[in-house]
Amino acid sequence: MVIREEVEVPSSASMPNWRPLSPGERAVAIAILTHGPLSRSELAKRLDLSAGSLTRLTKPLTESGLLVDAGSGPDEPAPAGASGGLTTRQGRPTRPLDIVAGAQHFAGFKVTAEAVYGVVTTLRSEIVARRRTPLGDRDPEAVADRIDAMTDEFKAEFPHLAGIGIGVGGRVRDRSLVVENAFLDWQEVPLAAMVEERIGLPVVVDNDGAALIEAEAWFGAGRGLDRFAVLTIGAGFGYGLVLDGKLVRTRESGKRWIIDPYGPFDKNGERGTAEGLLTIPAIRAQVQAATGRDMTYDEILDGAAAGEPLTYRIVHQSARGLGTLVAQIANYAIPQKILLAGEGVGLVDVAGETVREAIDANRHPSADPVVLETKVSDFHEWARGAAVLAIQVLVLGAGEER
Amino acid sequence: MVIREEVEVPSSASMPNWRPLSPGERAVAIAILTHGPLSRSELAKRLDLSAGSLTRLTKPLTESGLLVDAGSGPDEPAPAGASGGLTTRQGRPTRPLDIVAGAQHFAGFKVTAEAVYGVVTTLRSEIVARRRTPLGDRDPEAVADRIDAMTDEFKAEFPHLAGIGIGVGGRVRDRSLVVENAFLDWQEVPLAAMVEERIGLPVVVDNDGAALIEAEAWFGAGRGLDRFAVLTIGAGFGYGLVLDGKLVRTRESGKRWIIDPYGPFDKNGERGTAEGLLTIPAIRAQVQAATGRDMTYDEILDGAAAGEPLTYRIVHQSARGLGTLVAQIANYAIPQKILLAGEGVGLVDVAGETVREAIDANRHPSADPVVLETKVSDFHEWARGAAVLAIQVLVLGAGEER
DNA sequence: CCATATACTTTCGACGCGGAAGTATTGCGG
DNA sequence: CCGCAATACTTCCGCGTCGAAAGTATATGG
Repeated sequence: MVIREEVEVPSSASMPNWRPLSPGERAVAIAILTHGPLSRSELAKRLDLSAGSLTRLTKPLTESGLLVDAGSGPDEPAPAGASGGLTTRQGRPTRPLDIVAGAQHFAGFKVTAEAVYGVVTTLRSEIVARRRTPLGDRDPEAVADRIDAMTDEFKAEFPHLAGIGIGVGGRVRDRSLVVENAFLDWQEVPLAAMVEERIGLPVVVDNDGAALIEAEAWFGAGRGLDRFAVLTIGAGFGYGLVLDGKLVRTRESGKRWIIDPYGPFDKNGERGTAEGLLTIPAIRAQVQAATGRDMTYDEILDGAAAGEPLTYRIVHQSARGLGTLVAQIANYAIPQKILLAGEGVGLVDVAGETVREAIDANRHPSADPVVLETKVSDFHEWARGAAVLAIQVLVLGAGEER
Repeated sequence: MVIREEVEVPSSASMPNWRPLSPGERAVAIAILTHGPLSRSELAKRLDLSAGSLTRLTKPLTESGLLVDAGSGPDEPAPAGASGGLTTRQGRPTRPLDIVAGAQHFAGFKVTAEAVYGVVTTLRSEIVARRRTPLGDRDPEAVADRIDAMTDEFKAEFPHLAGIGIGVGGRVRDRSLVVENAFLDWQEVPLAAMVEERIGLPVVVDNDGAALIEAEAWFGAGRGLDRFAVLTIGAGFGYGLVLDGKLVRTRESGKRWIIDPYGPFDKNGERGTAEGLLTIPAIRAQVQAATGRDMTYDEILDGAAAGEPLTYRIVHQSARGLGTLVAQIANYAIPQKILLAGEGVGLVDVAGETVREAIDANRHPSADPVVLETKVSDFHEWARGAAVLAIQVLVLGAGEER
């Protein structure tokens, strides 16, 4: 077995030929990619296909090196060990198929006004390297150069880079053109082409929030769900709705939603918007306005947790707003799960009870309970989201949109 | 036309063999059913199939009598007349296919605490007869008897009844079992089986609001849309979300949603709920509480339109609440269209401007405009919705749910 | 060692589809 | 009036995918 693998496809293991997959093959690849190793019989159940079809579909995938038969491992008698646990059912044991996650790597970048964050991930979207480069010049050419340089560094360590994803704020068209970005002061920047030219690898560009949401929908909290909503709370505020695995595209992402008509004013002079209630800068600004002190977000949360009156009130007002918002999303969009992501979700740890109360107050008592998940995401998580775009588009050819 | 129908397909018109349609045939049938007569080439474009496939799919449908070739009419040269308008393009003219809408009829019933409303519709869901029978006894057996009697009357006029749909309030399981209905004081009533036993025709039972929404999704405002939301306002309040033509099932339909935390109290003691702000009884109760007079809904709207201060304030408060709700649905569920239906949408005629203002106040300025449609529905419209259930389930076999 | 159970493979026939070629029916330009 | 182009539709054929059935592989349990 070992011999066969090493002798038969030495070059194809280092660079599997990603010839376009048929729809059936793609479904198999996505199922294994997002749901870990699966046996053929389990795949048959999930994809609603016959056993025979699965043999047909998986054979070319294993032959091309994209999948490996985990049961045929050279050393460990893995199946015996796995089934020895308590699944000691009768009959021939399953032979799980797995994706060769490490055979290909992908780079993902998140561009902010201050720095470029980069990661390298496997096919499974696990981060295997990360880097941060401060951004002096915000000029598009300078940013493209930075990404080029970081990619070169990554390439030294991971020669099998197969594609690159880039997430930026603002509006992006055709997964390639940055229409406008206020933070960087960009307009109509063909970033994908610029970077592609430098690096010679396929490049996908999209809105950073959209990238994070896609990543969660594919590999994270939204795996396999029909309806999935994501709120991102951090320096800004974002919302995304994923239906049948596809992000619903809109022209705005919720900054000006009014949650509490009598809430605090935001920087645009609106009252009780999601931005004014929930974002980190808004919460810090409220504390500073009341006390004159400039406290960090974590200091404010600590104060609230310790029962310090002012921060407590502000944090819990924010938590009530968040709960109201979550309940309304649950009521109107009816997702199976709602994910809170971003840097500003520490709120839930401190005031989770208040969030729950606000949710319950805005839900019908007999309605299904809201499934809420929280995940703190730093900037490298956002970069990982961008890498997922590259995985989607380049490997599986599933990046069609609009 | 009349002659052809009577002479050409006497037996097959009286009972076309509804043998189960293949998925492809079903797609064709649904497209023609919901989008009127379509030529084969137009169908090919819509369904993304080749011209050859369309010949294959349509042939058995025309042969079985479900579809007719509108171009092959003996008398009128319909195609010439149709293309004579301004579409005088070169080439062989199209020959539109149409469904024989009148060959089959369907009965639909809406059961309220006071009466049973019944309609007969064509395959296209056009109402061709309507009836109302007061309900003395609310006992399930009595209701089933009433429906049986009304169906007999319908049958006398329309012998080709193919199926029956019934809409009731409350929760319904498996399109047959009424789990509970507060107005009728029913619990676990197997209504479908009871009526089926009496009449001998297939019977489908579902929640009345769900039926109305399905009807609008198939034949009304939601035709062909991916994401479609419906609000029903009348004696009660309802909400439904239709994704990819399928209604998202939930256990509640929004009665307790809080729109304005400082709004009026509803009958459950909650403040500013959709029910307390928008329903007809709630608006009438507010007027009566303030004036002591019991005014009808229309009188209140007239008063508001004439500028009478009290009714104006109440109606416009309601309109603001409606606008806020619509905006939030647009923000969170991102439908392509929102339909306002029911008996209580006269509000929009009187205070449409206020509704619009409230929508704009809760939308991002650069967001896509909200597509809003209003449709007054009386109880016979609700019965028509129930008939659509029968059309869906019985003719096209597309009623799978859960 | 054999029965049973489960996993997977092989083989074969059915079916749906697209593409190419052929037919039908119009308008248009000589 | 006669091609000629254009469009609509039909017929035919080959391909690819699928499921069913039969066959093979590998475990457990008596």
